[in-house]
Amino acid sequence: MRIGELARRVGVSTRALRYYEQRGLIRSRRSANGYREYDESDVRIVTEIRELMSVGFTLEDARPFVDCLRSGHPSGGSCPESVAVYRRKLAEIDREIRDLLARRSEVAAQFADACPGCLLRRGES
Amino acid sequence: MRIGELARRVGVSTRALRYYEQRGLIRSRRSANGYREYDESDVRIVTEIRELMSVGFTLEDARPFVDCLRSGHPSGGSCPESVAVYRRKLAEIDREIRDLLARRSEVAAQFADACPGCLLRRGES
DNA sequence: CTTGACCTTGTCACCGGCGTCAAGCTTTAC
DNA sequence: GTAAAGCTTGACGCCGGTGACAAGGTCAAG
Repeated sequence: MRIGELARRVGVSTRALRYYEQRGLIRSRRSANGYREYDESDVRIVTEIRELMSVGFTLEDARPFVDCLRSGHPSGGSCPESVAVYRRKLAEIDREIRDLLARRSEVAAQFADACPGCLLRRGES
Repeated sequence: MRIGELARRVGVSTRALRYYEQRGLIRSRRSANGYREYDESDVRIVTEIRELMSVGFTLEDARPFVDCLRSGHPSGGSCPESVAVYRRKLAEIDREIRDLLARRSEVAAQFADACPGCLLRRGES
């Protein structure tokens, strides 16, 4: 299939697909006229990329998953490199949550300091 | 005082101060040679900006606080506009925390799905 | 007079993931 | 035959908050 069909099937722009190719995440054969040609395995790969991105992974994060799929694994997340990324992302998210909680209380403290009573009226902690 | 001294006193780069001026957050008189001139009130304003930024406010978020200080209030956070920003930021942070928690469980679920047993060994929830 | 510290404006670069246009080719449908 | 749709590469723009550099003007000390 050509780029437009792949884009439609996965629900992504052709621009994004060309970008993924430029970053080396997907590949394409070229037909005689220069058009990119894809097959079913590319649908799988791009779907995996989008799933990962939908939960906050970057394209680089997705790379090991793509490699894992290409090497024949039925799941992109079962290779050691992918597992390492999973663990790293979980740790990252945990850190971000901790940072946000800390920031929240700092903001609430500044708020309470600058405007005593403002928070209480809303029942904030 | 000139820009270098203000920068040193608040602990911010001169580049940042010029940027704040360009964005209309601080102002400066110019001495005969074209140098920017500041006074104590500017120290207060820039300090307020940095405090807000340190807890994740953008420059635009800081604008009402600066206006509040300029209008003579002893605290930048006591004006209605500032209070609105505080509330908005708290709501924003709360939303981000919720999103992160949701993402965390999605990642954990994908992980568990792709690599059964990987998470359990770490005692993750 | 010169050095060096300080000031000026202006510009490019960064990071991620594209959107969007430009200018031109191919293919398909009528 | 032609218009529309689809494809190609290339390049700029965005967002925020600077860092870093260029190419100069200014001022005090030696």
